[in-house]
Amino acid sequence: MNDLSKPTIYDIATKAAASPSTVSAVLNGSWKKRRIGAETADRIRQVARELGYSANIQARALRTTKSGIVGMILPQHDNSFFASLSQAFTEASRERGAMPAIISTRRDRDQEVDSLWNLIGYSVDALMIVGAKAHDELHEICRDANVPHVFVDQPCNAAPSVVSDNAAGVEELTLAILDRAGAEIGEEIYFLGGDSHLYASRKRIEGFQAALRQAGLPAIEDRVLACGYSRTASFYSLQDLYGRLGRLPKGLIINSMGCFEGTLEFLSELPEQEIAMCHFGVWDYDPIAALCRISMPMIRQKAEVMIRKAFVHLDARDTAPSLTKIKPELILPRTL
Amino acid sequence: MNDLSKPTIYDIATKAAASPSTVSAVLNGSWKKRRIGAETADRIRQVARELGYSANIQARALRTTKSGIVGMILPQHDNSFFASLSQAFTEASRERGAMPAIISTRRDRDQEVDSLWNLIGYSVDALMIVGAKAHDELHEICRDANVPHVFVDQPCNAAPSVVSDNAAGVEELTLAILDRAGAEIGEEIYFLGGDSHLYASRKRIEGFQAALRQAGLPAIEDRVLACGYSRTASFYSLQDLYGRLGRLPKGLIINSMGCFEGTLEFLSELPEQEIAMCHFGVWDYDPIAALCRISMPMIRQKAEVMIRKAFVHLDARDTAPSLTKIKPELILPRTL
DNA sequence: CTGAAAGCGCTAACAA
DNA sequence: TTGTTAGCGCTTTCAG
Repeated sequence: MNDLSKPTIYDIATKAAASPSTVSAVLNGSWKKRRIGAETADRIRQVARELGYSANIQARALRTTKSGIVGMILPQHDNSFFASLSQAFTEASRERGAMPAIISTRRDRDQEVDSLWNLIGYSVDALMIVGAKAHDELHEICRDANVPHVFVDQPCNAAPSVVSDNAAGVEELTLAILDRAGAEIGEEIYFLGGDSHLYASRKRIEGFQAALRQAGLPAIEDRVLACGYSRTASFYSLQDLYGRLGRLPKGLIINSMGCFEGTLEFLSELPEQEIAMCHFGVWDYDPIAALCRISMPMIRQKAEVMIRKAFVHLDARDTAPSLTKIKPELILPRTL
Repeated sequence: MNDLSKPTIYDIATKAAASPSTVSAVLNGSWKKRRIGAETADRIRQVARELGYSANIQARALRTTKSGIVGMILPQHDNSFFASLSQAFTEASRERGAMPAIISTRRDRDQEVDSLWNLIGYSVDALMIVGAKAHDELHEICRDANVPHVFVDQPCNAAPSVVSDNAAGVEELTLAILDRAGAEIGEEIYFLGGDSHLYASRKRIEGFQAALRQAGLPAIEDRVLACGYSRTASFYSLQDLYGRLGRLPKGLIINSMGCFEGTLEFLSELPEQEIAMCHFGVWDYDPIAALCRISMPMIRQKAEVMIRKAFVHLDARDTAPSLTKIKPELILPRTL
């Protein structure tokens, strides 16, 4: 064994006076069938520990055509819903003894397809596809490559899919608002945000309209402001509505945290009592979006700068100790 | 070539009437040195496309001892700072043509070590270790296994590390508070949250005290409430302080969003004018933590349930189309 | 300019 | 109960 490289089963075999196959059997738990002597097994495990052995999974994968990798393709990490999915996925993978490979693809078709091919190159054992744009194409590639796969959030109608019950959720939310607001709300309730080309948005809008119907209100089309998921779009959309009405509506269902940010941004310019006249409901949960009307400075750490710096070290094969400090940014409040 | 399994360079070689080595050279860009005929190259690429070829990266890795995988070990995905790191890491990996493997380990020593061995088994080319508890041990393992690695957030003093400038950041934050509050604040400013066993917390506390010193205030020890990073701990810690003072302090620096949640939770029981008497500052940024004092219901999608369901499909090797809907949870506001 | 052949570390028949 | 051996798909000398 070369000092620089990892020990192999052959190294162990020689040191433990056994054969490679015995070592292999002992070390990968597949030794039920082989009925190996307890002493031999112990001896082998002992040597393995001494040598700091860990199996070369690539080699095993090549042999068995099972990589032990489970993949997940998702739009972004920095979104609390997707982040929860990643977290849960990682834990589930661990329970199964598999290694998670989570790739975010920015809702970009090409990145989705590229990443999929990449994962196939690694012979992923299974794949979870979250919120994908190119769902059909991804499905076909998986099918042809024989990769078990399942869609989450954005379903594919040619494969197993798991989604939130968007319609029922929004319906319940809308009814709760109507209930709290009472008769005063009249017909003046709006739905803000989302993209009607996307499955989830469409379903949520359906739920919104179902609730109106159920409350005996007319499902007027222009009560839906599907301006997209971005913060700025919903800011302007709400601003526009405010302009048309001359004030806030009586009720507002907001589709996603991003849109809620835009909403808050717009509200921040309004007097308290005006805000109190409107009943809000939001799709998506955020612990901070609780009671918070405090003006304060905040610190934002520079994630990308730090990563960039870190990669410089990796690229340079740096091995010497060092400590790079990145100054975080001070974000002052709108002096209000 | 077996219909069920991926095509290999041998399949291409036969179809293109060339040798495996030529195919290999053409397909992996290493054909500068080989001076291959343009027609042969084209022919090979053509066949490869027809067959839907994608290289078996495991095999290549076995041969070259370079897996193309870059690993990242981090505490959790569902935290906005870590999520930003993951996102940035993924993008940086893509630029380098590498495949990111991001493993979250819940700040658990054993999980950290396990995951590291796992990654080593996959012959990771490089590793980024974020916020690790067992930093020294991880470093030693990496060193012995010859894996280039770098620490982020929690430094290791025996390897390259990148961290935020915790002290400078908190110092600036604290001074901003003192500045805004003016003389009235007296000595009544507190630091809430964090774990003084952790590098980052210690540095932030240092920054806090440096600011006090600079402002000519005594750095009284018990102004630091290092109750940990959890929401509930900071809730109780603040509750306790409130009890002792009979009211809120004049200034409060809050160490992390989790602690800010606890703070908000406590504040929600206080009258508006009391809250207005205290000046707040928070380490970590959250867009929602802007101006928000609206009581409203919210929807929380059931991430774990969905993942569990999805894995049932994977486990069962399901391939038939289906659509499982998981009802999200309606979270009603504290009726206030 | 191209092909033959060895071998990366492991598993799984098949022998012994 | 254990050892021998033939590959998994790819890269890479070394010959042609």
